Amino acid sequence: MIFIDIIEDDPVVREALKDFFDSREDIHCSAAKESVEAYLATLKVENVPDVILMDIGLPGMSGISGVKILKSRYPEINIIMQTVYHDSQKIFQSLCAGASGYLLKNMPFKEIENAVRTVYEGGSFMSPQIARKVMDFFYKGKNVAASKQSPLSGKETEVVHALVDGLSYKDIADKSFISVETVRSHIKNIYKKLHVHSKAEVIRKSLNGEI
Amino acid sequence: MIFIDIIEDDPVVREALKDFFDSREDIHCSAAKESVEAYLATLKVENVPDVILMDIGLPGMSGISGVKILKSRYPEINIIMQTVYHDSQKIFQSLCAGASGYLLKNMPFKEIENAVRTVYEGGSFMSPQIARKVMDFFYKGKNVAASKQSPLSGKETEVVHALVDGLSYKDIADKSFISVETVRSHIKNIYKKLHVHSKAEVIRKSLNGEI
DNA sequence: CCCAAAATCCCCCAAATATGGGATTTCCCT
DNA sequence: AGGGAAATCCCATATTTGGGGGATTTTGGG
Repeated sequence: MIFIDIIEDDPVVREALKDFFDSREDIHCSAAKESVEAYLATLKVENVPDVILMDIGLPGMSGISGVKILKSRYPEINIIMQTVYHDSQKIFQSLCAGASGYLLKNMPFKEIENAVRTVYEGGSFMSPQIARKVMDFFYKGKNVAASKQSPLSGKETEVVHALVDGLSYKDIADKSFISVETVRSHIKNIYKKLHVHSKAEVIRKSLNGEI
Repeated sequence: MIFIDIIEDDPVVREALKDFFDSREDIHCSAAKESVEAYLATLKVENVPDVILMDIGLPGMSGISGVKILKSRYPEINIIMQTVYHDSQKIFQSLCAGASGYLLKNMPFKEIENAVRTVYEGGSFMSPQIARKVMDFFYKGKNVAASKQSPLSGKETEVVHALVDGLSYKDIADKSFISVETVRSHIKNIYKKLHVHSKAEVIRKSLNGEI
């Protein structure tokens, strides 16, 4: 018997899912709540499920924060995200939080069931588009320099790396044997090319592999 | 029509796969070779397939090396690894090389077909055990950082995220409905706790998962 | 109840940064 | 040979940041 709980704020979707799971002979849905808070208020050690189907956009705490809390309290629990979000930030935040599955909404119930069984059996399931983003993460992370041409010149790139290292303009000047005014000019050009207005933005783009 | 090629050293498996794909009305297998070298010798721009099903353990060049060569020459090509290997190194080497799918051997042909269609349509497919390893990579990678407990309080963490987003002290104050002086105090505390002296260092620590 | 941490805010000064303008020289490609 | 980009440097002003000091109130755990 697979025990599954649901955290989904849309009541129509929530009830439909619960009815579907309860119609399976070997799956039982014990709880279906509209928020992480409401769910946590009812959850006890003796009723921890095998799998949780979790939305991300919820009233109050987000599903991702919910994953963190639930995984910290019950590390063996399997949580499947079910959401409309395609954006990489949500995907990777979910994975980093400990999600074992990531489904995009509008999947047929049969496939959701398949994902639940897969996760219950120790595997993971990602919707194909999600899987593609995850795989691209590995590939593009490896080939950022080759794939996406940086608009910065060699000296500008050098200055960016120095900024990332936390060096001040004066430090960069000393290190590169150029004047502080030259560093300032390079930084002006960098900001212009990247369409940013602060070194924080430059550092983030660099560390995220965007330049 | 989906064009697929096969690189598999076991002749029995290779022929069986080719026969299966050719039995599909809308899939055509143009080439089935026993090694990357043999395959590359016949491959021309005009017969580049949509998808390649690639073993990893091959005579001569490994499938992973083959992925690198093929992706560098034909970046849009989709390559699905099909192998017995469960070990993480092979998995991540394949992903970093640019594979779009990773199947474990002994999958039913029907599911292999499903994976081929998924990849052809722009998604990715991983066998559930592989997907689990990939997701664990993200979670456990995060846990290395999480095991090193962040010394920052909730508000301090909020300020760090705002810094990473490129916000100025004034912006942070406005967004959090606190005064600029409060933001300054938080930042002083953050620098003290993290033993740094610039926001650049804070941002780098944050993006590298060190806090 | 007490204590420590968190959260809040204030003041001051020096240094750094952001942004605006300008300039010359060198290098490389057409 | 010419043009454009890169690399170099200068000046000015306004704003932000870093670091020093201080303070009070709230919160939560022992």
